Amino acid sequence: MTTPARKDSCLTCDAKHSSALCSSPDVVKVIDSVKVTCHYKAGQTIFQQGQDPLGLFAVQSGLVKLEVNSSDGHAHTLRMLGPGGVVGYRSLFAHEPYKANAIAIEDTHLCYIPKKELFQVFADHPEATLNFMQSICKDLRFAEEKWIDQMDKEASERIAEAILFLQDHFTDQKWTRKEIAQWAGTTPETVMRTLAQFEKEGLIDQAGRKIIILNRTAIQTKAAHT
Amino acid sequence: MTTPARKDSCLTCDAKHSSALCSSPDVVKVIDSVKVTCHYKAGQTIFQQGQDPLGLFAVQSGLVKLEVNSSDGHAHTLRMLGPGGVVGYRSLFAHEPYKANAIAIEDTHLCYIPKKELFQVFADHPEATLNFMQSICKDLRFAEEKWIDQMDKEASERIAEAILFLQDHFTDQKWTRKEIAQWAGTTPETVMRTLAQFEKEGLIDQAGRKIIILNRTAIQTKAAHT
DNA sequence: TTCGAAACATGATGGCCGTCATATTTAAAA
DNA sequence: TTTTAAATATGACGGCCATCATGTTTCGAA
Repeated sequence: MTTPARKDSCLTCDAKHSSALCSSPDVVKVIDSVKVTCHYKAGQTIFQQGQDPLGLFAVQSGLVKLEVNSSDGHAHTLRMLGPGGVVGYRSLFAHEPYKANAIAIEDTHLCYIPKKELFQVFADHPEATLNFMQSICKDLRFAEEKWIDQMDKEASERIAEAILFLQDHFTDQKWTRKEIAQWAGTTPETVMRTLAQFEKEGLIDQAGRKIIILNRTAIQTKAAHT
Repeated sequence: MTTPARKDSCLTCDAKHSSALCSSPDVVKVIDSVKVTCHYKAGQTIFQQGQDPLGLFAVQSGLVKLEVNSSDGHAHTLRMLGPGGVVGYRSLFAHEPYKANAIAIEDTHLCYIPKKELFQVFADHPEATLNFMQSICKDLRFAEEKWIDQMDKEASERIAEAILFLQDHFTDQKWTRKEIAQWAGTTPETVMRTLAQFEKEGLIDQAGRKIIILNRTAIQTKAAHT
């Protein structure tokens, strides 16, 4: 934690409505009393692979990227989390050191819930545990689906899919070619060429670093693999 | 279920010691009373994508493959489960239809626990829920790691990794080139050529369909990417 | 035991796309 | 404002490996 902890109230937090953690008013009340809020500037690291998880992070506002660095130096984005997203739960529950790096993409406010207090919440609220488990299962689905997609689809299809996903989930966010590449499992050069091609076909418009989708249906068709 | 349900006792079941489901003697006792055992012959389908999960399967003996068919007709093996493994939990907990097919690779005995009874177990035994959650998190790790591996590594490296993994986890099991290919994310032809190459280098020996690893260290080096 | 499908085996071909190189533009920091 | 690193942009090259084709062998089922 790089900035002094602050105290915001869960009661006025919008993100709770979409968070797997804040499943009921009762749970929110408890979490409100045990959480610590903290702030990260764009680019700052929240945790790194190898460290031991001591608690769990919930995104209040901002954007967090979970990425791994593979042996050959390439970085891959595993998950991208906006308000309501939970970060660092996998390693915590698996009782392992972190296997990925969590990085704030933009200025981000997080809630930190210490391990001990979190497990107490689960012990007192079994339904919260099941609710969280459902969320984990969806993440597992997401991972397995993206895995298969990236194996089977061509780069242009993955890039089409990427800009659709990023657009839908993080409206108005600007992405570098590198970030899109790490999300789509390819290189910045290939993203470049593909986006240029999409633009030539009249499917998108590139206003600086912002991508405007002109023909959503066509992009979806491209993303769907033939 | 294709064969009449049988009743085996959990008390004499060896698989329980390695199962995420059977976390304590108390839980085992309850599961023993609510489970139904059933048998699948090699090649038989346990469930298919699109169906609604009504319960959960635990492998008592045998081998089960979880695979998805991607849009272009290719099949990918997501997970492989021996005794103690749990199948069908992801869709069940996510409240979704199955996204993958579960197939018995060899003659397999399964325990089936109906949805309602399973959730009752979790309600009565919070610690069993957390234990199961840990197992799911490990599966998530496995999926994300394999995903990155398959993106970054060359076919020969993935094949080296595959034969090590399959050998270590399912000793004495024989694998077809196709099964190895679907596990490693490549084609039977590439598996062929690569195994022939490994054999020429004296790293393995192919006695019919059984692969004998002669130089484990060398294979591990190959699997590790450069 | 016979038969047919599936698995094994190997060669030839071609295209996708990662890599490297280089120039320009943007944006952030000093 | 100046400076400098990062991002954008484009071209050339080449290798990995999927695909197709064809023949042989194995193995399970009738």
